[in-house]
Amino acid sequence: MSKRSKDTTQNLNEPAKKMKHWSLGLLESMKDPKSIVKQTQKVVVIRDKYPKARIHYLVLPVDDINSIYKLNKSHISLLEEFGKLFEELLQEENAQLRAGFHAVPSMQRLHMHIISNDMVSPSLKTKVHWNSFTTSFFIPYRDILKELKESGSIKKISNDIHKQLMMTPLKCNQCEFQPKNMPHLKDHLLSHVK
DNA sequence: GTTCTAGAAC
DNA sequence: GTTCTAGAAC
Repeated sequence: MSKRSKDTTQNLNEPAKKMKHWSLGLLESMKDPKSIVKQTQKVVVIRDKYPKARIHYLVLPVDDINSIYKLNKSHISLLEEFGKLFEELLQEENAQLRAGFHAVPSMQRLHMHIISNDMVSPSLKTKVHWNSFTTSFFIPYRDILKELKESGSIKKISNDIHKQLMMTPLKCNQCEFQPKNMPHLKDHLLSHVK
């Protein structure tokens, strides 16, 4: 077997698991009762399958809206419902939570992250994970709502800016500490936990 | 988005 | 020698 090829020979007894493309995974999670936290006529709240903090939810529309870049003024009330669900969770959870969107999402279906500030989680592994939530790559809910109301659409960031944000040196989100690498950052984050 | 792992960094 | 990161995945 060559070094990078995974052995794909499986139990031939089992039916072949036809993997849908990974970017469609949220559509599956939205339908999975085990992952659903809240549900209204237009919105579903699920637990992130790979949480990057102790609390990490996703808020998604039932309607087929791919991303923030498909939003227009007709979606303002939908987004305001996102905000209502955020406020509900703020009251329910004993933690500081932020709500926002990634500037360049990887997964299909519009999704708003609701995530706690601790950033303590086994699924937080890479610099890209970190910078996706702690740089301006993470666009706060309020900013998206404001831009939608003022411009009627959301402007994309350039590939250069995207690249630069991902290359941002590691820095703690709760103090000025600049860790050498991810393991050091993760150790440090534990020191902020009550 | 995750997993895996070669090769860089230490 | 071990830890850590970064790029391929058909």
